[in-house]
Amino acid sequence: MAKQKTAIVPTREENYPEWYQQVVRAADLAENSDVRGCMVIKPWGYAIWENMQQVLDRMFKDTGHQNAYFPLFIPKSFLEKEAEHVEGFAKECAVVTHHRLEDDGQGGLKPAGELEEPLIVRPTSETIIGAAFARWIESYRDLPLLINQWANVVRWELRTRLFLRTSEFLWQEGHTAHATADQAEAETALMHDIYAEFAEQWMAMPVMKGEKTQGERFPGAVSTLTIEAMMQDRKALQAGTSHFLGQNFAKAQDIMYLSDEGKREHCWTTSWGVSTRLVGGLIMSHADDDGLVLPPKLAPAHMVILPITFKADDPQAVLDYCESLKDDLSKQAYAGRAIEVEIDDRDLRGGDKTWQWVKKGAPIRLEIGQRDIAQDSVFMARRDQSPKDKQSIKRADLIADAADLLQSIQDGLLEKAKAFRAQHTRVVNARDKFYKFFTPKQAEQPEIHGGFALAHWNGDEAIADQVQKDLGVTIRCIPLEGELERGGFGEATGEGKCIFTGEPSRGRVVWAKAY
RNA sequence: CGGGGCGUAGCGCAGCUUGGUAGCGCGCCAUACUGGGGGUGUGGAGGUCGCAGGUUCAAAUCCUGUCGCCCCGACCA
Repeated sequence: MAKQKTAIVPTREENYPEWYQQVVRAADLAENSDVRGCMVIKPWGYAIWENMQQVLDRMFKDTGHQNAYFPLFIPKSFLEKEAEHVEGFAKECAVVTHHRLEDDGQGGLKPAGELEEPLIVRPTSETIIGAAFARWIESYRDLPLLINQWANVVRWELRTRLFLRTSEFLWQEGHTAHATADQAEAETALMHDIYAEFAEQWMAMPVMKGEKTQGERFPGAVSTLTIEAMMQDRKALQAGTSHFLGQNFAKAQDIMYLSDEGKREHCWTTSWGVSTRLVGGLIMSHADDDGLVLPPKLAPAHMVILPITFKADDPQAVLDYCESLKDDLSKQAYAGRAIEVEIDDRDLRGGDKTWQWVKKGAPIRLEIGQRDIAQDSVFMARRDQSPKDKQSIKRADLIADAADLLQSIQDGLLEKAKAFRAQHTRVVNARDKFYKFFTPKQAEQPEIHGGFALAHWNGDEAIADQVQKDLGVTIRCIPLEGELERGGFGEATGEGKCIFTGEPSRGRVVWAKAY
């Protein structure tokens, strides 16, 4: 039997990285720009990010945070204040050394006006925001200080991939200061929870909540909490992090307050962020060999209407019918916003147009022609079903059931992603089985293999380093208490013995290849 | 920075070994027939072959240099 024709070539199975790039292109989400490593986010891709922003922003504000904005440039000396932080970011920063361009006499331009102190394009803003905090905070009455900023940052990555890793990316970074360690840790945990809720309830992307090992921690942090998702190539994607910074930055930057006992104390600070990388995670969680599949809650358009006007006795009547349906659907709400309907009346051939929307991942497509109008019904196709599964549905039923319909697609995506993760997560109790799990059968052209391995580890970083060297596998996180049960891996809880040394282990950690 | 590859039309590529004034597919424009799974025909627009030198009567093709990009590795949200 001939292979089913797919809208995306190659398929995931054939060449996953190439498939990813083709999905991004076919869905018209983004493209490489003229600047190395930087992307142009196109309207359909940016609209997804805007929806993410809107939901997250609401969640942040509902938990007492306020937005502010800090400079793009950071004085070099600021970045040098916290030792580990310097170490962690120094190698990947863009540096501004001049502030003017002059005619070079050969039709070109040359930098002029050297700066006294170089400016760093922010790779993250702990230091410059910390400096502001130091000015703003005087008394315990000023605490907690809960600030978030939506911004772009630059990390000069050596290898980039659209959305997943670009030299410049968009994100939000929360920065907070507290009077006690407990409060700061509670904040770190709260934001971690919010990220997990967003990933699962809005992106339909199941995540493992856990703590990073020392080797994987944010430079300068005391502890880092992370959410880790499994992509369809079974690699892990770090989708959001929340850092407890202890008093490290407060001490480096004199962020202090006067306590109610009249003593000057250092604050305890946190930072947390998610980025446009989430769009990459969304793609790799749900897209299939026909292109993008969008969870309805974040889809720029919930439904697309394709008017079938050729050969109609009265094309305008068909368009009018579509407009009226759109109006009625727009009066329905789903997940906190009006149902958004796009009418695509471009003069394109039907099949072509249909496939464009399949590739863009629109949750529901509606085809409406004269025949349907006569029966006061529409022809509906769901993106979570095969493109050929179309069904006629009464106009009134569609309007009444619209929200439920979208929710069922949303739920289905989460369930499917959970099942996929469960299928490729293994409880591993022996070193050889661990190595076998992460070794492809075809060494030349590795097939999609591996997944999450839940295995005991004695806590020795040297062993983790060796495993990374051997297999390219790292510890994604140490699951939080109760997290394995929550994910459906209850049998993996409890103490045991390190599979590499036989030494005691307090619990299994999650191992995987990572993005 | 180490290893590999590539720069020819908007995109994807062929042509280069055996030099002779540039070609294919998709896309784009017009038009006709079509039309609820990516249709077909006809007629068009569009490139001087990354850049700079050199060899030659003649260079996309040979030589030298140079710039850029991609993939694998090290580094990373």
